[in-house]
Amino acid sequence: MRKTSVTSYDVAKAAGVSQSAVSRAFSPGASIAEKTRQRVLDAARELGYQPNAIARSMSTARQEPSQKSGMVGIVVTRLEDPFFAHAIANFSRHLQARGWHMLLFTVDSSAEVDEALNSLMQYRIDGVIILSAILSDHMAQVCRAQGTPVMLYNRDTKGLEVSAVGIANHEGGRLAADILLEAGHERIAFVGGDAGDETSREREAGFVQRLAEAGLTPFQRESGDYTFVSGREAGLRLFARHGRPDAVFCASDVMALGILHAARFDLGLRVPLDFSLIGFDDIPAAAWPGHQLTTIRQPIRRMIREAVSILAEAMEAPGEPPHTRLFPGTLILRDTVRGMGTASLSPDGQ
Amino acid sequence: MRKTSVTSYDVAKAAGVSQSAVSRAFSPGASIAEKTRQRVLDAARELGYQPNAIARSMSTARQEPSQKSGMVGIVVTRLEDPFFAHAIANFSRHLQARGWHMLLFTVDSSAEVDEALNSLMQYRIDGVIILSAILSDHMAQVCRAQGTPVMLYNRDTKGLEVSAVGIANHEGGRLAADILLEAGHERIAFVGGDAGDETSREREAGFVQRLAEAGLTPFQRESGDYTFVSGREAGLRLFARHGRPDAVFCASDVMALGILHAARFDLGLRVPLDFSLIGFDDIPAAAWPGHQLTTIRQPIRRMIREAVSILAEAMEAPGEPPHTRLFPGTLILRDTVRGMGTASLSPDGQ
DNA sequence: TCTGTATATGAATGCGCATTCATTAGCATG
DNA sequence: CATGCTAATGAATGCGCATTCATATACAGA
Repeated sequence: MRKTSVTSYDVAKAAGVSQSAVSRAFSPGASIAEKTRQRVLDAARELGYQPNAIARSMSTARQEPSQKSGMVGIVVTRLEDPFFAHAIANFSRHLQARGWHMLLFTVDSSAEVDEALNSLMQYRIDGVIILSAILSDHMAQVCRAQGTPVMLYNRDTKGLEVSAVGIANHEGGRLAADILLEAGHERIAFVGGDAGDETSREREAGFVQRLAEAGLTPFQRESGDYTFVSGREAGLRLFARHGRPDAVFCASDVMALGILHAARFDLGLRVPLDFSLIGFDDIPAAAWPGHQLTTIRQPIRRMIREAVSILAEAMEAPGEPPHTRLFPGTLILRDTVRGMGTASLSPDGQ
Repeated sequence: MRKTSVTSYDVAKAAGVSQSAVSRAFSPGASIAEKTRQRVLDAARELGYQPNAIARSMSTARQEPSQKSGMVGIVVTRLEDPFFAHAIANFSRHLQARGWHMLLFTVDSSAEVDEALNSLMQYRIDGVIILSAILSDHMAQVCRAQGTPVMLYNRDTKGLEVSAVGIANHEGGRLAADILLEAGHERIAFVGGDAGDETSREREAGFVQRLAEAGLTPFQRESGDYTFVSGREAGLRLFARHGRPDAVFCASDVMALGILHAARFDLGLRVPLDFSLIGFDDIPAAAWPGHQLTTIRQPIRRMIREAVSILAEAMEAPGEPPHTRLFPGTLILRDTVRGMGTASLSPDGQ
C-alpha cells in the first residue's frame, strides 16, 4: 500500500498508448478506435484502474456546460424525522439513477444553512437541495454567481431566484378545516411548529381562513418542534384545561401521533369519540392499524421526482430561470375524524 | 455569472502578494506574517473567495499523511428505517464536528455494496462507513491497497481486515430469552429478517441457545424484511394457526411494532395478557405511550461515537491494524412482557 | 497513382491549489 | 559595520485528468 493509486499514465504505459487515449477510452463518445479502447480497458482492468473523479472535475472545470463535480449538495434538518428520512432516501435513489452523488450536510436550524452551503460549495457541487429551510438573500446571490442551481424542497422561495418544490400548505390547511367543519365540530384547536416556521404558518393561515368563513375562530393553539414528544406534550396541555377542544388539526403527523398517544394512553380519551384529529404529511405510521390517522397526504414521490428533474435541468442548462412547482395535498380519510372515515364504527383501541 | 469563481490568484493580485501567500494565509500553521495574512483575508472576503476543496485535494494528493478529500463515504441500505435514519443523523453530526463531509450512497442490497464502494472511491474518500452490509473479500483488499479504512457498522467483519462496531447480537438474543423464560413462557416464537441476514441469525442463535438450556425449542418461526408491514404480516401468520405462541421475540423493533399492531388491532388480542412481546434496538417509537415495547436497547450514540473515533484514527494514521468493538445490549423493561415491566397492571390499550 | 476527407492518435496544456526551493528582508550579536 | 541567523516571501512545480491542436493514417473517388 505504498505509493498512491494507479493513474491513467500507468494504464497508458501498460496498453502501449498515450494518456490521451486512456482518457478517451473512458469518455463516451470520444474519438477512439474500438480496438484501442478495448486494449485500454483491458489494461485498466488488469491494473485495477479507476478514474479519479477529483482530478476529472479539476480538468473539466474549464469547459462550460460540462458536469463539474458530479456531486449534489443536500442540506437537511432533523434527519431523524421520518418525513425527512423518506425524502432523503427518495432523493438519493433518483439522484444516483441520474449519476449524481449526494454530499450531505445536516444542520440544526435554518441559521446554519448559509454556513453549510459555503462548506458544500467549496466542493464545487453541481447543485444543491435544501430541505425545509431557507438560505439568505446574500447566499442566494452567491449561488447564482457561482452558477450553482438551488432547489428548495418543502419551502417557499420568498422571491429568491431559486427553484422550489412544495406542497400547497394554505390549501391543505383549508382542506383540514373543511372536513372538521363538515363533521360538525365547533371547538377546533390548532397545533403547529414554532412561530418562525413558515410551513406551519401557511397551514395555519389556510385553516384559520376557512374557519373564519364558517364564522369560527380557532378554539385553542399549541405548538411544538415537530417531534413526537413535543406533540405529546402539546396534547397534554390541550386537554388539561377546562373547556376541551372537540377537534384538533395538527400541522404534522409526527406531532399528531404524539397527541393521539397522549390522549388515548396518558389521558384515556377516546378518538374520535371525544375529539377528532387530523394531521399533515401522511407518514407511514399514520396508516398503522392502531393509529389510522386521518391526514393530508403529500405526494412525496412525485414531488421528489419533480424536484430532481427541475434541478437536473438547471444543472445541465445553467442560466435558465428557476422553476417553482406546488403540489396539492390530498385528504386521506381514516378513523380519527368523527363520522368520517373507513371504519368510524369500529373500535378504535379504547 | 460568466467566468468561473474567484481563485487564489485573484486574491493574490488584489492583496498585492503571491498566490503562495494566499495559500499560506488559509493554511493554519504556515509561515506567514500576521500582517500579510490579514491583508489576504481582507482581500478574500472582499472578493468572496472560497478555497476550492477539489483543487486542494488534488494538490495534497502528493503528501502522505495529509487529509485527502475531506469526505467520508457512507453506504446504507433502507434509509427509511428509523434505525438507520437515526444512525445517519448521528454519524453526520460527529463527522461534521470533526471536519468531514459525508458522501452518501444508498443501496438496495448487500450485493450492490461493492459497486457503491467503487463509485465512492473514485472520489478519493478518506474512509468509508458501511451500515448493515458487508463488502466482498476482493473489495476489502482494494480498499486496503488504496489505504482507505473501512468501518462496518452493525455487521461482523467475518475475518476481513476492516474495523467494525456493533452490538452483541448473540448475547442480546440470550437476554431476550432470559426474560421470556423468567416470565414463565413456554411457547415462544421467533421473528427475524430473511435467512441471509447475519444480524438476525446471530440474535436467533443466542435466543435458541438460551431456550435450549431451559429445555425448550422455538415454538414457531416467521420472518420479514424489517419493515412494519412485514412485521404485521408475520404477526398475522403467527396467530392464525391453531396453537398460538404465548411469547414472541422479534429481531427488530420496527417489525415488533408491526406484530403489536396486528395483534391488538387486527386480531383483538391483548398484550401482554394473551402473549408477551420483546423487540430489539429500542427505536423511539418503542417508548410511545401506546406501545411501551419491552426491548433490547442498542447504545447507538456511544456506538456511533466509537465508530467515528476508530475510523478517524485509521484515517489519520494509515497502516494501523483495524479495530473491532462490540457493545452489549441492555434490556429495557416496559409493558409487553407479562409480569415484568413498569406498568404491567395498567391498561394496555385494549 | 494522386488528392481530399474523415478518423485516430499523441504532445502539450491548464484546472486551483499546497508545497518545495531559493532568495530576501529583518534583526541581533560581535 | 560586518556576520550569522531566522522568518517571510515568490517562483516554480505537480497532483490526474480532459481537451485542444497538430499530425498521421485510412480509404474513397478521380
